Amino acid sequence: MRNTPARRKILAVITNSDHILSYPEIKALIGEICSRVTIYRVLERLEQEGAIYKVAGVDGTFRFGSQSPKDNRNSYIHFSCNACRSVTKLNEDSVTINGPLMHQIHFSYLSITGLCPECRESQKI
Amino acid sequence: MRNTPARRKILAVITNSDHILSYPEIKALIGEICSRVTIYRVLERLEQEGAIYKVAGVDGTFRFGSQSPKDNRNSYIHFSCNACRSVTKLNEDSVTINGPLMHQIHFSYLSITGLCPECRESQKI
DNA sequence: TGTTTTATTGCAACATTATTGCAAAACAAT
DNA sequence: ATTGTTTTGCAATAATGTTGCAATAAAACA
Repeated sequence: MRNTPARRKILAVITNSDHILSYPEIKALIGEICSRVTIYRVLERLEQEGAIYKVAGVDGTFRFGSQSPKDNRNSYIHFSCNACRSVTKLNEDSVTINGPLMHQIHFSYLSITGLCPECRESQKI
Repeated sequence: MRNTPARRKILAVITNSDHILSYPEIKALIGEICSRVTIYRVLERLEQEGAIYKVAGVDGTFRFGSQSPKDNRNSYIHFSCNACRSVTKLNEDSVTINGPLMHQIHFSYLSITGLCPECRESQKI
């Protein structure tokens, strides 16, 4: 595990962002310091280390957010804007379905991933 | 809006499924009745009609589920299995975070889409 | 029922996002 | 400095989804 310039820069922009970043956003933020492929590979390594997490946005492309490797959080709340496509992190307190909302909700999607009863039974993973 | 064989069959398999379907699943279920492109185009039309809805799964590929065009539901609960990749529809009662779960939760992701305050203000959509 | 109109389909090509093989380069340790 | 290993870049490939255009088929109507 080497602390290369690409790794440092990519982790920095993800850590310092207030929202989870898409590949194009990361590329724009780090500048021309490495190739396209390297970005993807660094992201893959950072995810395996547990330094970042990866989720699919509403448009089907992946977003990357920072997390502490020690922090085994397994739940995240994000707001995706249908207009500007930004994805913002929210804390639990900011979600009040029936309260007065600053956000206008078009669609909400709660995706819980893990093992379904059958797969849990057969311990495939 | 024409009721073609492809449209009938595709809508039927989505309507009769207990989980939201990926493109490969739809293709397998309808058989060799039409081309790859037609499936995508029928899905696009059905979504515009409001007969089905489309969401990105955890792997970034889209899933399609049936809904009534009159039914303006804006919230869905799905369970994605990390092992078999199936996505199952859940009703509200089946989600009890701290209760005894049949499902083993690895990761949950609540994505709320719509308009963020800035975009709502400028009425971009 | 035959004709017309228009939506739909198929083909081929293209677009986007992401991944892989492999040799070269960079890093870390001795 | 030399060695061993990780990381990078290039080029190619994969997977998923989209588009242009001519041919076809559904619906409407005479």
